[in-house]
Amino acid sequence: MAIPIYLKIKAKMIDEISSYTVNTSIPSERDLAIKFDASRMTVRKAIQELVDEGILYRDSNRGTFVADEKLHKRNTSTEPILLEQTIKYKIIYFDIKSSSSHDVQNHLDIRDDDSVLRVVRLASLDDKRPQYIEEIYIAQKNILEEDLGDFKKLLDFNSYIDQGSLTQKFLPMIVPAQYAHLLNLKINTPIILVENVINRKNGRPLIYIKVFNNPNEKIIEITT
Amino acid sequence: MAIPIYLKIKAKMIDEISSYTVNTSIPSERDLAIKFDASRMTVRKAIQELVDEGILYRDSNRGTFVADEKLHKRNTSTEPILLEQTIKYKIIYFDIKSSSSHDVQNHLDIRDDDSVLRVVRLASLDDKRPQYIEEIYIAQKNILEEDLGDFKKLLDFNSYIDQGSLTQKFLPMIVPAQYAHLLNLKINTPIILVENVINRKNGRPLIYIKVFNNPNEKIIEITT
DNA sequence: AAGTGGTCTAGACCACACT
DNA sequence: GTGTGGTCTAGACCACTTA
Repeated sequence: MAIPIYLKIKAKMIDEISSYTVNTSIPSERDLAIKFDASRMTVRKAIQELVDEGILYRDSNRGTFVADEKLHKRNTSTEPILLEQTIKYKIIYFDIKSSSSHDVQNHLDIRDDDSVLRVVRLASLDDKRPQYIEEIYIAQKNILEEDLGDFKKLLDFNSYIDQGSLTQKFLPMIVPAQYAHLLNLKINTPIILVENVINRKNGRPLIYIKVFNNPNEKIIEITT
Repeated sequence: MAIPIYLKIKAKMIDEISSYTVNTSIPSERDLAIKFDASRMTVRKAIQELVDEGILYRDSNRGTFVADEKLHKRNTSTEPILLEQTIKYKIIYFDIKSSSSHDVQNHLDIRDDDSVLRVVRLASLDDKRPQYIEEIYIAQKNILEEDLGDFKKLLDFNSYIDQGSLTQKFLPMIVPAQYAHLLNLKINTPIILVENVINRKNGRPLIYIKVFNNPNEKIIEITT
Protein backbone atom coordinates (compact mmCIF):
# COMPACT_ATOMS: atom_id res chain seq x y z
CA MET A 1 0.00 0.00 0.00
CA ALA A 2 2.57 2.49 -1.12
CA ILE A 3 0.09 5.15 -2.17
CA PRO A 4 -2.92 5.59 0.10
CA ILE A 5 -6.31 4.88 -1.43
CA TYR A 6 -7.61 8.36 -0.70
CA LEU A 7 -4.78 9.89 -2.72
CA LYS A 8 -5.54 7.61 -5.67
CA ILE A 9 -9.18 8.61 -5.45
CA LYS A 10 -8.21 12.25 -5.21
CA ALA A 11 -6.10 11.96 -8.36
CA LYS A 12 -8.94 10.28 -10.25
CA MET A 13 -11.35 12.95 -9.10
CA ILE A 14 -9.05 15.74 -10.27
CA ASP A 15 -8.97 14.08 -13.68
CA GLU A 16 -12.74 13.98 -13.92
CA ILE A 17 -13.35 17.37 -12.40
CA SER A 18 -11.10 19.02 -14.96
CA SER A 19 -13.74 18.43 -17.61
CA TYR A 20 -16.55 19.80 -15.44
CA THR A 21 -17.70 23.40 -15.60
CA VAL A 22 -17.73 25.64 -12.58
CA ASN A 23 -20.50 25.16 -10.00
CA THR A 24 -21.73 21.82 -11.33
CA SER A 25 -22.31 19.25 -8.63
CA ILE A 26 -20.24 16.11 -8.31
CA PRO A 27 -21.77 12.74 -7.29
CA SER A 28 -22.65 12.24 -3.64
CA GLU A 29 -20.13 10.79 -1.22
CA ARG A 30 -22.11 7.58 -1.03
CA ASP A 31 -22.18 7.18 -4.80
CA LEU A 32 -18.47 7.89 -5.07
CA ALA A 33 -17.76 5.30 -2.38
CA ILE A 34 -19.54 2.67 -4.47
CA LYS A 35 -17.87 3.85 -7.67
CA PHE A 36 -14.36 3.73 -6.21
CA ASP A 37 -15.10 0.64 -4.12
CA ALA A 38 -14.01 2.33 -0.91
CA SER A 39 -15.65 3.37 2.32
CA ARG A 40 -17.42 6.68 2.51
CA MET A 41 -14.87 7.99 5.05
CA THR A 42 -12.05 7.37 2.61
CA VAL A 43 -13.83 9.14 -0.21
CA ARG A 44 -14.61 11.93 2.22
CA LYS A 45 -10.95 12.40 2.98
CA ALA A 46 -10.13 12.73 -0.71
CA ILE A 47 -12.90 15.28 -1.11
CA GLN A 48 -11.76 17.15 2.00
CA GLU A 49 -8.33 17.71 0.53
CA LEU A 50 -9.83 19.01 -2.69
CA VAL A 51 -12.01 21.35 -0.65
CA ASP A 52 -9.00 22.55 1.33
CA GLU A 53 -7.22 23.23 -1.93
CA GLY A 54 -10.14 25.24 -3.23
CA ILE A 55 -10.92 22.90 -6.10
CA LEU A 56 -14.30 21.88 -4.69
CA TYR A 57 -16.67 23.45 -2.20
CA ARG A 58 -19.38 21.89 -0.11
CA ASP A 59 -22.87 23.18 0.58
CA SER A 60 -24.31 21.43 3.62
CA ASN A 61 -27.25 19.18 2.87
CA ARG A 62 -27.13 20.11 -0.80
CA GLY A 63 -24.00 18.63 -2.28
CA THR A 64 -20.43 19.18 -3.36
CA PHE A 65 -19.60 21.45 -6.25
CA VAL A 66 -16.76 22.44 -8.56
CA ALA A 67 -15.24 25.72 -7.40
CA ASP A 68 -14.08 28.58 -9.54
CA GLU A 69 -10.49 27.74 -10.40
CA LYS A 70 -9.46 31.34 -10.07
CA LEU A 71 -10.14 31.11 -6.36
CA HIS A 72 -7.61 28.44 -5.51
CA LYS A 73 -5.63 29.31 -2.41
CA ARG A 74 -2.45 30.99 -3.37
CA ASN A 75 0.14 33.50 -2.30
CA THR A 76 2.04 34.87 -5.23
CA SER A 77 4.65 36.45 -2.99
CA THR A 78 5.94 32.93 -2.28
CA GLU A 79 5.25 31.52 -5.70
CA PRO A 80 8.67 32.21 -7.16
CA ILE A 81 10.12 30.49 -4.13
CA LEU A 82 7.72 27.60 -4.33
CA LEU A 83 7.49 27.06 -8.04
CA GLU A 84 10.65 28.34 -9.67
CA GLN A 85 8.89 28.67 -12.98
CA THR A 86 10.95 29.99 -15.83
CA ILE A 87 12.65 32.43 -13.53
CA LYS A 88 16.37 32.86 -13.90
CA TYR A 89 18.49 33.84 -10.93
CA LYS A 90 21.67 35.83 -11.21
CA ILE A 91 23.90 35.96 -8.17
CA ILE A 92 24.89 39.59 -7.57
CA TYR A 93 27.31 38.67 -4.79
CA PHE A 94 27.71 36.56 -1.67
CA ASP A 95 29.87 36.55 1.42
CA ILE A 96 30.20 35.07 4.87
CA LYS A 97 30.38 37.63 7.62
CA SER A 98 31.19 36.97 11.25
CA SER A 99 29.16 39.92 12.38
CA SER A 100 25.91 41.04 10.87
CA SER A 101 23.34 43.75 11.43
CA HIS A 102 20.97 43.59 14.36
CA ASP A 103 18.18 43.26 11.83
CA VAL A 104 19.61 39.94 10.66
CA GLN A 105 20.65 38.77 14.11
CA ASN A 106 17.17 39.29 15.50
CA HIS A 107 15.42 37.48 12.70
CA LEU A 108 17.79 34.50 12.80
CA ASP A 109 17.94 34.48 16.60
CA ILE A 110 21.76 34.33 16.68
CA ARG A 111 24.52 36.07 18.61
CA ASP A 112 27.02 38.75 17.64
CA ASP A 113 29.79 36.35 16.76
CA ASP A 114 27.83 33.81 14.72
CA SER A 115 28.80 33.70 11.06
CA VAL A 116 26.12 34.30 8.46
CA LEU A 117 26.03 33.45 4.78
CA ARG A 118 24.56 36.25 2.70
CA VAL A 119 23.52 35.81 -0.92
CA VAL A 120 22.05 38.58 -3.05
CA ARG A 121 20.47 37.57 -6.31
CA LEU A 122 18.33 39.05 -9.04
CA ALA A 123 15.34 37.11 -10.36
CA SER A 124 14.39 37.79 -13.97
CA LEU A 125 11.98 36.53 -16.58
CA ASP A 126 13.17 36.02 -20.15
CA ASP A 127 16.66 37.36 -19.44
CA LYS A 128 15.13 40.83 -19.27
CA ARG A 129 12.20 41.87 -17.10
CA PRO A 130 13.65 41.96 -13.57
CA GLN A 131 11.10 40.63 -11.07
CA TYR A 132 12.71 41.09 -7.68
CA ILE A 133 15.96 41.11 -5.73
CA GLU A 134 16.48 38.72 -2.84
CA GLU A 135 18.84 39.19 0.07
CA ILE A 136 19.18 35.77 1.69
CA TYR A 137 20.66 35.18 5.15
CA ILE A 138 21.45 31.77 6.67
CA ALA A 139 23.43 31.11 9.84
CA GLN A 140 26.53 29.13 8.93
CA LYS A 141 25.92 26.62 11.70
CA ASN A 142 22.68 25.64 9.95
CA ILE A 143 24.36 24.86 6.64
CA LEU A 144 25.65 21.42 5.79
CA GLU A 145 29.18 21.78 4.47
CA GLU A 146 28.42 19.70 1.41
CA ASP A 147 25.68 22.15 0.45
CA LEU A 148 27.97 25.17 0.41
CA GLY A 149 29.26 24.27 -3.04
CA ASP A 150 25.77 23.77 -4.40
CA PHE A 151 23.83 27.03 -4.21
CA LYS A 152 21.03 25.67 -6.35
CA LYS A 153 20.20 23.06 -3.79
CA LEU A 154 20.85 25.32 -0.83
CA LEU A 155 18.61 28.09 -2.14
CA ASP A 156 15.69 25.88 -3.12
CA PHE A 157 13.43 26.74 -0.26
CA ASN A 158 10.55 24.39 -1.04
CA SER A 159 11.69 21.60 1.21
CA TYR A 160 12.33 23.89 4.16
CA ILE A 161 8.88 25.44 3.89
CA ASP A 162 7.14 22.10 3.52
CA GLN A 163 8.64 20.95 6.78
CA GLY A 164 8.28 24.20 8.70
CA SER A 165 6.39 27.41 8.35
CA LEU A 166 6.78 30.80 6.77
CA THR A 167 6.19 34.25 8.22
CA GLN A 168 6.07 37.28 5.96
CA LYS A 169 6.02 40.97 6.69
CA PHE A 170 5.01 43.49 4.02
CA LEU A 171 6.75 46.82 4.32
CA PRO A 172 6.29 49.88 2.10
CA MET A 173 9.43 51.74 1.15
CA ILE A 174 11.21 53.66 -1.57
CA VAL A 175 13.39 51.46 -3.75
CA PRO A 176 16.99 51.48 -2.44
CA ALA A 177 19.21 53.50 -4.73
CA GLN A 178 21.64 50.64 -5.35
CA TYR A 179 18.79 48.37 -6.55
CA ALA A 180 16.87 50.89 -8.63
CA HIS A 181 18.80 50.33 -11.83
CA LEU A 182 18.93 46.55 -11.40
CA LEU A 183 15.15 46.49 -11.15
CA ASN A 184 14.85 48.98 -13.99
CA LEU A 185 13.02 51.44 -11.76
CA LYS A 186 13.24 55.20 -11.41
CA ILE A 187 14.59 56.44 -8.11
CA ASN A 188 11.92 57.27 -5.56
CA THR A 189 9.63 54.52 -6.85
CA PRO A 190 7.51 53.09 -4.02
CA ILE A 191 7.93 49.33 -3.66
CA ILE A 192 6.97 46.54 -1.24
CA LEU A 193 9.72 44.84 0.71
CA VAL A 194 8.65 41.36 1.82
CA GLU A 195 10.57 40.05 4.81
CA ASN A 196 10.40 36.24 4.86
CA VAL A 197 11.39 34.09 7.80
CA ILE A 198 11.37 30.34 7.25
CA ASN A 199 10.96 28.51 10.57
CA ARG A 200 11.49 24.92 11.59
CA LYS A 201 8.64 22.90 13.03
CA ASN A 202 9.81 23.76 16.52
CA GLY A 203 9.58 27.46 15.74
CA ARG A 204 13.28 28.22 15.42
CA PRO A 205 14.20 30.51 12.52
CA LEU A 206 16.27 28.96 9.73
CA ILE A 207 16.43 31.39 6.82
CA TYR A 208 15.77 35.12 6.55
CA ILE A 209 15.03 36.60 3.14
CA LYS A 210 14.37 40.20 2.16
CA VAL A 211 12.60 40.44 -1.19
CA PHE A 212 12.55 43.77 -3.04
CA ASN A 213 9.72 43.44 -5.53
CA ASN A 214 9.50 45.25 -8.84
CA PRO A 215 5.94 46.62 -8.78
CA ASN A 216 5.82 46.96 -12.57
CA GLU A 217 6.36 43.23 -13.03
CA LYS A 218 5.17 41.46 -9.95
CA ILE A 219 1.84 42.04 -8.22
CA ILE A 220 1.50 40.27 -4.90
CA GLU A 221 -1.81 38.50 -4.61
CA ILE A 222 -3.21 36.26 -1.90
CA THR A 223 -6.33 34.12 -2.04
CA THR A 224 -7.59 32.42 1.08
CA MET B 1 -26.03 17.04 19.86
CA ALA B 2 -25.81 20.77 19.48
CA ILE B 3 -22.05 20.98 19.73
CA PRO B 4 -20.11 18.16 18.09
CA ILE B 5 -18.03 16.02 20.40
CA TYR B 6 -14.83 16.78 18.52
CA LEU B 7 -15.29 20.49 19.13
CA LYS B 8 -15.81 19.91 22.85
CA ILE B 9 -12.66 17.82 22.93
CA LYS B 10 -10.82 20.48 20.98
CA ALA B 11 -11.86 23.12 23.51
CA LYS B 12 -10.74 20.97 26.44
CA MET B 13 -7.44 20.31 24.74
CA ILE B 14 -6.82 24.01 24.16
CA ASP B 15 -7.40 24.54 27.86
CA GLU B 16 -4.84 21.96 28.83
CA ILE B 17 -2.31 22.82 26.15
CA SER B 18 -2.23 26.43 27.30
CA SER B 19 -0.33 25.35 30.40
CA TYR B 20 2.15 23.24 28.42
CA THR B 21 5.48 24.57 27.24
CA VAL B 22 6.51 24.58 23.62
CA ASN B 23 7.59 21.27 22.06
CA THR B 24 6.34 19.03 24.86
CA SER B 25 4.42 16.00 23.67
CA ILE B 26 0.72 15.51 24.34
CA PRO B 27 -0.80 12.09 25.15
CA SER B 28 -1.24 9.64 22.30
CA GLU B 29 -4.45 9.57 20.29
CA ARG B 30 -5.39 6.25 21.87
CA ASP B 31 -4.92 7.56 25.40
CA LEU B 32 -6.90 10.70 24.63
CA ALA B 33 -9.72 8.59 23.19
CA ILE B 34 -9.96 6.74 26.49
CA LYS B 35 -9.66 9.92 28.52
CA PHE B 36 -12.43 11.73 26.62
CA ASP B 37 -14.49 8.55 26.22
CA ALA B 38 -14.66 8.92 22.46
CA SER B 39 -13.42 7.01 19.47
CA ARG B 40 -9.92 7.57 18.23
CA MET B 41 -11.21 9.02 14.95
CA THR B 42 -13.12 11.69 16.84
CA VAL B 43 -10.11 12.65 18.92
CA ARG B 44 -8.09 12.66 15.73
CA LYS B 45 -10.42 15.18 14.17
CA ALA B 46 -10.01 17.50 17.15
CA ILE B 47 -6.25 17.17 16.95
CA GLN B 48 -6.31 17.72 13.18
CA GLU B 49 -8.00 21.09 13.61
CA LEU B 50 -5.44 22.13 16.19
CA VAL B 51 -2.68 21.07 13.79
CA ASP B 52 -4.30 23.04 10.97
CA GLU B 53 -4.43 26.07 13.23
CA GLY B 54 -0.76 25.70 14.08
CA ILE B 55 -1.32 25.02 17.78
CA LEU B 56 0.04 21.47 17.59
CA TYR B 57 2.27 19.66 15.14
CA ARG B 58 2.66 15.96 14.46
CA ASP B 59 5.81 13.97 13.95
CA SER B 60 5.02 10.66 12.28
CA ASN B 61 5.58 7.64 14.45
CA ARG B 62 6.85 9.80 17.31
CA GLY B 63 3.95 11.79 18.64
CA THR B 64 2.07 15.06 18.69
CA PHE B 65 3.66 18.18 20.14
CA VAL B 66 2.84 21.70 21.24
CA ALA B 67 3.83 24.19 18.55
CA ASP B 68 5.38 27.58 19.05
CA GLU B 69 2.44 29.90 19.59
CA LYS B 70 4.04 32.62 17.54
CA LEU B 71 3.60 30.47 14.49
CA HIS B 72 -0.19 30.34 14.40
CA LYS B 73 -1.56 30.95 10.94
CA ARG B 74 -2.58 34.52 10.61
CA ASN B 75 -2.95 37.39 8.21
CA THR B 76 -2.93 40.71 10.00
CA SER B 77 -4.10 42.53 6.90
CA THR B 78 -7.52 40.93 7.45
CA GLU B 79 -7.40 40.93 11.21
CA PRO B 80 -9.12 44.26 11.68
CA ILE B 81 -11.84 42.99 9.42
CA LEU B 82 -12.02 39.63 11.11
CA LEU B 83 -11.56 40.59 14.72
CA GLU B 84 -12.77 44.16 15.12
CA GLN B 85 -10.71 44.51 18.25
CA THR B 86 -10.90 47.84 19.99
CA ILE B 87 -10.86 49.58 16.67
CA LYS B 88 -13.22 52.51 16.21
CA TYR B 89 -14.55 53.36 12.80
CA LYS B 90 -15.47 56.87 11.75
CA ILE B 91 -17.47 57.24 8.58
CA ILE B 92 -15.84 59.91 6.43
CA TYR B 93 -18.66 59.88 3.90
CA PHE B 94 -20.86 57.60 1.86
CA ASP B 95 -22.95 57.82 -1.27
CA ILE B 96 -24.75 55.74 -3.86
CA LYS B 97 -23.63 56.38 -7.39
CA SER B 98 -25.26 55.11 -10.54
CA SER B 99 -21.97 55.13 -12.39
CA SER B 100 -18.61 54.22 -10.93
CA SER B 101 -15.03 53.97 -12.09
CA HIS B 102 -13.91 51.12 -14.30
CA ASP B 103 -11.72 50.02 -11.43
CA VAL B 104 -14.78 49.37 -9.27
CA GLN B 105 -16.89 47.98 -12.12
CA ASN B 106 -14.26 45.41 -13.00
CA HIS B 107 -13.75 44.20 -9.47
CA LEU B 108 -17.48 43.90 -8.75
CA ASP B 109 -18.22 42.48 -12.21
CA ILE B 110 -21.07 44.94 -12.85
CA ARG B 111 -22.21 47.12 -15.74
CA ASP B 112 -22.07 50.86 -16.35
CA ASP B 113 -25.54 51.57 -15.07
CA ASP B 114 -25.50 49.48 -11.88
CA SER B 115 -25.67 51.52 -8.68
CA VAL B 116 -22.91 51.11 -6.15
CA LEU B 117 -22.81 51.99 -2.45
CA ARG B 118 -19.51 53.56 -1.45
CA VAL B 119 -18.49 54.04 2.16
CA VAL B 120 -15.21 55.61 3.21
CA ARG B 121 -14.22 55.19 6.83
CA LEU B 122 -11.24 55.75 9.07
CA ALA B 123 -10.17 53.05 11.54
CA SER B 124 -8.43 54.28 14.67
CA LEU B 125 -7.14 52.90 17.93
CA ASP B 126 -7.75 54.81 21.17
CA ASP B 127 -9.48 57.70 19.41
CA LYS B 128 -6.06 58.76 18.15
CA ARG B 129 -3.60 56.57 16.25
CA PRO B 130 -5.16 56.21 12.79
CA GLN B 131 -4.63 52.68 11.45
CA TYR B 132 -6.04 52.71 7.94
CA ILE B 133 -8.68 54.13 5.66
CA GLU B 134 -11.12 51.85 3.90
CA GLU B 135 -12.97 52.57 0.70
CA ILE B 136 -15.80 50.03 0.53
CA TYR B 137 -17.83 49.29 -2.59
CA ILE B 138 -20.94 47.11 -2.75
CA ALA B 139 -23.34 46.78 -5.68
CA GLN B 140 -26.75 47.97 -4.57
CA LYS B 141 -28.45 44.90 -6.00
CA ASN B 142 -26.49 42.81 -3.49
CA ILE B 143 -27.69 44.78 -0.47
CA LEU B 144 -30.81 43.82 1.44
CA GLU B 145 -32.91 46.96 1.88
CA GLU B 146 -33.23 46.35 5.60
CA ASP B 147 -29.44 46.44 5.96
CA LEU B 148 -29.06 49.88 4.43
CA GLY B 149 -30.05 51.54 7.71
CA ASP B 150 -27.65 49.42 9.70
CA PHE B 151 -24.11 50.07 8.56
CA LYS B 152 -22.65 48.18 11.48
CA LYS B 153 -24.24 44.97 10.34
CA LEU B 154 -23.66 45.66 6.67
CA LEU B 155 -19.96 46.41 7.13
CA ASP B 156 -19.20 43.46 9.37
CA PHE B 157 -17.45 41.32 6.81
CA ASN B 158 -16.84 38.22 8.94
CA SER B 159 -19.93 36.37 7.80
CA TYR B 160 -19.27 37.05 4.14
CA ILE B 161 -15.70 35.81 4.37
CA ASP B 162 -16.65 32.69 6.32
CA GLN B 163 -19.04 31.71 3.57
CA GLY B 164 -16.90 32.69 0.63
CA SER B 165 -13.31 33.57 -0.04
CA LEU B 166 -11.05 36.58 -0.03
CA THR B 167 -8.53 37.74 -2.62
CA GLN B 168 -6.03 40.44 -1.76
CA LYS B 169 -3.62 42.42 -3.88
CA PHE B 170 -0.76 44.36 -2.28
CA LEU B 171 0.18 47.51 -4.16
CA PRO B 172 2.92 49.98 -3.27
CA MET B 173 2.09 53.65 -3.67
CA ILE B 174 2.56 57.10 -2.26
CA VAL B 175 -0.16 58.06 0.20
CA PRO B 176 -2.94 59.99 -1.60
CA ALA B 177 -2.79 63.66 -0.67
CA GLN B 178 -6.36 63.74 0.63
CA TYR B 179 -5.67 60.88 3.06
CA ALA B 180 -2.23 61.99 4.29
CA HIS B 181 -3.49 64.21 7.08
CA LEU B 182 -6.22 61.77 8.14
CA LEU B 183 -3.56 59.08 8.58
CA ASN B 184 -1.22 61.56 10.21
CA LEU B 185 1.40 60.97 7.52
CA LYS B 186 3.72 63.31 5.68
CA ILE B 187 3.06 63.72 2.01
CA ASN B 188 5.13 61.42 -0.20
CA THR B 189 5.14 58.66 2.43
CA PRO B 190 5.21 55.21 0.78
CA ILE B 191 2.30 53.01 1.87
CA ILE B 192 0.76 49.68 0.94
CA LEU B 193 -2.69 49.69 -0.60
CA VAL B 194 -4.46 46.38 -0.06
CA GLU B 195 -7.23 45.67 -2.55
CA ASN B 196 -9.66 43.15 -1.06
CA VAL B 197 -12.32 41.33 -3.03
CA ILE B 198 -14.73 39.18 -1.04
CA ASN B 199 -16.22 36.47 -3.23
CA ARG B 200 -19.19 34.19 -2.83
CA LYS B 201 -18.70 30.46 -2.82
CA ASN B 202 -19.56 30.36 -6.51
CA GLY B 203 -16.77 32.82 -7.26
CA ARG B 204 -18.89 35.92 -7.90
CA PRO B 205 -17.54 39.10 -6.32
CA LEU B 206 -19.60 40.64 -3.55
CA ILE B 207 -17.61 43.42 -1.91
CA TYR B 208 -14.59 45.43 -3.04
CA ILE B 209 -12.49 47.20 -0.42
CA LYS B 210 -9.43 49.38 -0.84
CA VAL B 211 -7.44 49.66 2.37
CA PHE B 212 -4.85 52.41 2.74
CA ASN B 213 -2.62 51.30 5.59
CA ASN B 214 -0.70 53.58 7.91
CA PRO B 215 2.78 52.02 7.91
CA ASN B 216 3.69 53.65 11.21
CA GLU B 217 0.86 51.87 13.01
CA LYS B 218 0.04 48.75 11.10
CA ILE B 219 2.53 46.17 9.87
CA ILE B 220 1.05 43.53 7.62
CA GLU B 221 2.20 40.06 8.60
CA ILE B 222 1.25 36.64 7.27
CA THR B 223 2.09 33.27 8.76
CA THR B 224 1.31 30.11 6.83
C1' DA C 1 -40.05 11.26 1.84
C1' DA C 2 -35.62 11.02 -0.08
C1' DG C 3 -31.06 12.57 -0.39
C1' DT C 4 -27.14 15.24 1.25
C1' DG C 5 -23.20 16.43 4.01
C1' DG C 6 -21.70 16.23 9.16
C1' DT C 7 -20.58 13.40 12.81
C1' DC C 8 -19.39 9.16 15.26
C1' DT C 9 -18.14 4.33 16.56
C1' DA C 10 -15.23 0.21 17.41
C1' DG C 11 -12.68 -2.11 15.51
C1' DA C 12 -8.34 -3.16 12.06
C1' DC C 13 -3.63 -3.21 9.63
C1' DC C 14 0.49 -0.61 8.19
C1' DA C 15 5.20 1.68 8.32
C1' DC C 16 8.16 3.69 11.11
C1' DA C 17 10.76 5.53 15.75
C1' DC C 18 12.63 4.14 19.74
C1' DT C 19 14.46 0.99 23.13
C1' DG D 1 8.89 -5.59 20.72
C1' DT D 2 6.20 -1.69 21.87
C1' DG D 3 4.09 2.54 20.84
C1' DT D 4 3.08 6.14 17.55
C1' DG D 5 0.67 8.44 13.87
C1' DG D 6 -1.55 7.22 9.10
C1' DT D 7 -4.99 4.84 6.86
C1' DC D 8 -9.25 2.23 6.27
C1' DT D 9 -13.78 -0.19 6.95
C1' DA D 10 -18.88 -0.86 7.35
C1' DG D 11 -21.91 0.43 9.53
C1' DA D 12 -24.97 4.32 12.21
C1' DC D 13 -27.75 8.62 13.51
C1' DC D 14 -28.44 13.61 12.87
C1' DA D 15 -30.03 18.17 10.78
C1' DC D 16 -31.08 20.14 6.90
C1' DT D 17 -32.70 21.03 1.97
C1' DT D 18 -35.46 19.89 -1.81
C1' DA D 19 -39.00 17.96 -4.22
